Amino acid sequence: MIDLRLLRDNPDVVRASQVARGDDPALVDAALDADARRRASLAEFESLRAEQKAMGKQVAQAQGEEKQQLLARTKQLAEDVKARSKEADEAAAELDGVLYRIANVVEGAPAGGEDDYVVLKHVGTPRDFAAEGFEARDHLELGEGLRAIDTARGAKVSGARFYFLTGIGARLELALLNAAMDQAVEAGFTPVITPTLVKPETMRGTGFLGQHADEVYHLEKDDLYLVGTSEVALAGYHADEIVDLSAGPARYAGWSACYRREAGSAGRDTRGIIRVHQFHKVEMFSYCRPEDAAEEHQRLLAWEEAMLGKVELPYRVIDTAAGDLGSSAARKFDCEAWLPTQQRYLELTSTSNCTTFQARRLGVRERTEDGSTRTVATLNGTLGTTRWIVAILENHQQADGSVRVPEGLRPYLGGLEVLEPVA
RNA sequence: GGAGACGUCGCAUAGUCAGGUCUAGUGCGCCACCCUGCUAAGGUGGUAACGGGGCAACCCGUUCGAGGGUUCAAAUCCCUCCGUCUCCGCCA
Repeated sequence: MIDLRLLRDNPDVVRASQVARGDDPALVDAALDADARRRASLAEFESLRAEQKAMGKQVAQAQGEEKQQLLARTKQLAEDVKARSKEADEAAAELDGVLYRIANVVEGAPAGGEDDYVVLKHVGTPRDFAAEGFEARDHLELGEGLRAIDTARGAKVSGARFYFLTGIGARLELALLNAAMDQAVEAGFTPVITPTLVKPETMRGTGFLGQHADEVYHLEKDDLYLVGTSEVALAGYHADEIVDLSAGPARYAGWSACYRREAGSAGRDTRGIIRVHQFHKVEMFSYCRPEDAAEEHQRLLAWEEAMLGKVELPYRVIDTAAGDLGSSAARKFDCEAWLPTQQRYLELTSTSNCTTFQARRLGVRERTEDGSTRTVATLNGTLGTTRWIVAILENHQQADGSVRVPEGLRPYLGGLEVLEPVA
């Protein structure tokens, strides 16, 4: 949720942000209007309520005839209070409804849509398989040869976009995620294994029930949502709390299964495990002071790049355009690894600066020096996912279908240097 | 799954049976000041969040797990839900 005060004081900033995202700037005026009406009805309710409370005391002290007269008057007053209260509640609900539809204010992201990202840099060089004298196999072919990935049985058991990781495939995922977890712990993150089912208010607070609501699995019987990332649980972790950030940002590394319906992506990335309904992820999550958020964002990006360095992948970093940001994000950097068989870049990490947007909805605050409270900023970033296996297999494959293990992962695979195809 | 107890302003607790004097008492902790040549002890005052109004001091409202209801009036009575604990059952 955006800051209501910002909306009142600088509506143009919010309008401009809406335009940059390709969202409706008129929502700003709808919110301002609803806010004005809410405040008016609230003031009426409050003065009536104050009167009612004052008369309540008189009633308590009065006797006999006088009491009867007072009761007659307070009855009418009670009705009025009830009516005004309802009005004020409705106005507040209306304001809330509009506010929830306004996305976070963009900060520094390029204007435009999905294709208007800015490439910040390239790291590493894609291999030239033609020069090496063989044609690159795609990750599924490699994975099947290694007996590491089994999508046929995934489909048999659970349907399309499900898979089994078997043998070295299972070990490779564990190695990758353990390496990510270890790096996070070394950097001072608190490792956390999170719930993957969350309550509606938690899911709503993180902003995933906006335009991406279709992406989220919902268990109707229990009214619980399956998370698409541990970011959801980690954002909710300190909900309605006053956190102490005096010693610096509070950093958590979440490990969880992630569930995504992939609604609307029918036909895209249908082969292999690029786009699946369930995967695992290690996610960095940081609570920090609003003025430190941009700097923290750069740190998260640097940690992502450090991890990509450990698995020795060529990648580029992009600054996502405003129209392609999630509703909670003010800015987002993605790291995309080169995918040889598709001659394109594939998103492996994504780090978002949500400024105070998530924390405001979730009620995460800090104590300031003057004793008051204020909303903190939240940020998140990927440190490893199942999808990384795709890029690792393709980029480190050898002519015979074996795959070289990047040095950063060897300690997690008992020193294994090469993954060999199973005859 | 069954039975019971409980959920109060950082922590602990009073208040709930008999609705109004609760603008929620007390202890601990914390903060400021006083006293004390240091420390300990003592004294005084202050110690929630959110929202509305005001330049401000301040005033008003909301919140006693959450949401409904009864009533002129709810921490207190009724209903629903959530959570914690104890016992029983069942199952890893």
